[in-house]
Amino acid sequence: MSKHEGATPANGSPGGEQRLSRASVQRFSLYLRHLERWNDEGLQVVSSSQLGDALGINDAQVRKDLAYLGNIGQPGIGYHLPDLVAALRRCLGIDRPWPAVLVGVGNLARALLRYRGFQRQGFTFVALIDADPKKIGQVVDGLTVQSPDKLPEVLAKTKAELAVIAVPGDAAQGVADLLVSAGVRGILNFAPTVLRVPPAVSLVSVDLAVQLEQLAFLVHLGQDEP
Amino acid sequence: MSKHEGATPANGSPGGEQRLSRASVQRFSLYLRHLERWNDEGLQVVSSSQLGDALGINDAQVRKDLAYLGNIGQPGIGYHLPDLVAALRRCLGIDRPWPAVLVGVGNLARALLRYRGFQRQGFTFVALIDADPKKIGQVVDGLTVQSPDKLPEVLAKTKAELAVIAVPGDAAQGVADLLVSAGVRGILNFAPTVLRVPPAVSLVSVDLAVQLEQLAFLVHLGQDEP
DNA sequence: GGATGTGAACGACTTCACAGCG
DNA sequence: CGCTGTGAAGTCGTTCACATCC
Repeated sequence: MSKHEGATPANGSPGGEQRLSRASVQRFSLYLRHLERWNDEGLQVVSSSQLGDALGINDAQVRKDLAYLGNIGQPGIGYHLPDLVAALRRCLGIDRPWPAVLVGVGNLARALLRYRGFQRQGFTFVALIDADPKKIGQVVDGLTVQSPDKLPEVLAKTKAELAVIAVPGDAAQGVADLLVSAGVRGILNFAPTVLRVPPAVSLVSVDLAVQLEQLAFLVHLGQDEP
Repeated sequence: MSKHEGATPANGSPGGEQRLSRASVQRFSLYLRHLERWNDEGLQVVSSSQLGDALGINDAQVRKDLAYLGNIGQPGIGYHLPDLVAALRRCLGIDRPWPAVLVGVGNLARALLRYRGFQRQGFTFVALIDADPKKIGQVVDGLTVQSPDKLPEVLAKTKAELAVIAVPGDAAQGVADLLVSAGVRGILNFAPTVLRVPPAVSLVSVDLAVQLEQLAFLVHLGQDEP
């Protein structure tokens, strides 16, 4: 998968000085989504084992993760759901809006634009960029596609700190370089390429081909097994 | 997440009997993609450090990974590219075709259907499934959308062992159950839900919301740091 | 010299097990 | 009693360092 880390791991909470691993952060997202649903359903309290069972995660792991948020759980009772949700959102940094630009207006981009899960967590696409002259000027989901030249001014104007790259593999590094020099802070890359960005810029990659091959490998392995 | 283990490492060499970790398999895919490009460009030999540098991976790691393929490298020289590519494909199980069905015909599905990287590695979508009556009967990329009821016969007829789930979160577990009872062997899940499948079925999940939140977290962290 | 393969050290993540509190 | 928080143990994965071979 992708690596990359720029900044120093800061820490918010009082008392315990632990490290948030990448894996914990991913679990935080899973916790949050599930908890928000339970919260909407009116549930007030939840225990580490309930949450763990629902997600297929060991309960001690859940407690270790949540302990990072401060002493938020009550022994003998569990965790107060609304507090927990709020603490998770704050910790993940999604207690505020995250405007983002989307580079590469193909089918994947359309899928992302219409994916409700993003808006719900505060992510909004505020600009569309594509190098194809035939696409520039088109309006998709209320946004006008603009040329990559415009990136610096678009980022300045919209205050977007995040970008999503959804272009073909051979164009991706060029786009990334452009984004970096325009001052982007984080990139979510869907192109099938290993990107190089300076350490101050965060990078998360989702490589579809890799995931599908991983699956093929697992099935391939299990082939002759009882 | 899903597990799976079982088959013995088909390995002729005496001595070293290692296990292929999930992480190694993912790197295998990255290696393969890069090596195929170099191979097409006519390169004959490659070293672990060249490959590692290109991908941002430690060279010892590369050697450890490749050692799993048998004693394929030549000390003082490097790895013979065509052999290496062939060995990787065989090991990953993509030295043969992988027909797959795609459930949920939205924008994401269209993006996947048109993604060239899949075909190149032997993955082909042989059927489209969607529960929406308005979509059933439509033809997308040469395939007619069919009802989920048809899954058992579709899997039987097409010999597809893999399925891709690209439906909304609340429908995903139902689809997975259907696929499992229709005899699927592996599922690639894009729905924002933690799926439960029996251990004989392999599962790989790509959770877009989680990845974007991971990115937000990294940027959020780095915010006030030099 | 240059590059592989690999034990051993290291580090990261997960699970266990239990003290302590409501 | 049930449930949290956490040291300790265990497991897994990565990096180092070096013997070995071309």
